[in-house]
Amino acid sequence: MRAWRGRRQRPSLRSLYHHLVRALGPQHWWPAKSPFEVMVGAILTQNTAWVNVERAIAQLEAAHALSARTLARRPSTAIQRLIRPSGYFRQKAAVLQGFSRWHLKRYQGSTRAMFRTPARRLRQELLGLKGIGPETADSILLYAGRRPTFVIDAYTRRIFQRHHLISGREPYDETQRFCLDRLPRRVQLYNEFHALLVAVGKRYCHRTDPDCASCPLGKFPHHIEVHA
DNA sequence: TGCCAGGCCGGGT
DNA sequence: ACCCGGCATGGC
Repeated sequence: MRAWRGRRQRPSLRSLYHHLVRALGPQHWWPAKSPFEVMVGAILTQNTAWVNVERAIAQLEAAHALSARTLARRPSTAIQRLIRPSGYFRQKAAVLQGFSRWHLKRYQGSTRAMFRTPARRLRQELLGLKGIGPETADSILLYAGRRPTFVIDAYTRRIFQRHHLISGREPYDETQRFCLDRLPRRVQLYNEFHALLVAVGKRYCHRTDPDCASCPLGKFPHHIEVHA
């Protein structure tokens, strides 16, 4: 019988993960046919609903523009037209082309070669590109390159905050460090955890529903009493 | 209808 | 080091 039995406890990161697994099951991320498509999706999904990104990617594919070569060569207005449904289409067209040209020049268009470089350095290179910030860079590293990094997004912050794990005002790298320090270093775990946070977030953890009324993890403030 | 979505940048304090 | 406005489409 532990001393804190019956007291309301803050969940551990692991127990939160296991709750999510039980509530939602495997997420099978990232839905894409190739690592390059993952990277394109990571750029297009910035602050955008995934359903809109799917349309944009489908149109790129139909136009045979889902490769670094074509993206780099086609006129930007053509790219803009194809990715229009994913929003911010002028900016994102420029980002896709900047990324594609870098990918061709720096790695000869080889994803293998790209992910052969050490993750730390590759992350810095990605962050140097216009339109690629920490979340996009980490999504690329984790979901396209299978490197062990943790992706932090708005849902992650909001859910962790509502479970009293963080204040929510920490900078990106600090929130990421919080996760990495508390979880075993496993790509599959990081993959699944982030996917689960997004899945539960988009269903139950909206900005406008601070009570998380129907969340399977319980209402806010949460009181998960399982200690894994 | 207004609010939100798997962010990021540039300028201002 | 923060804080903010801008970017844009489609779903509910």
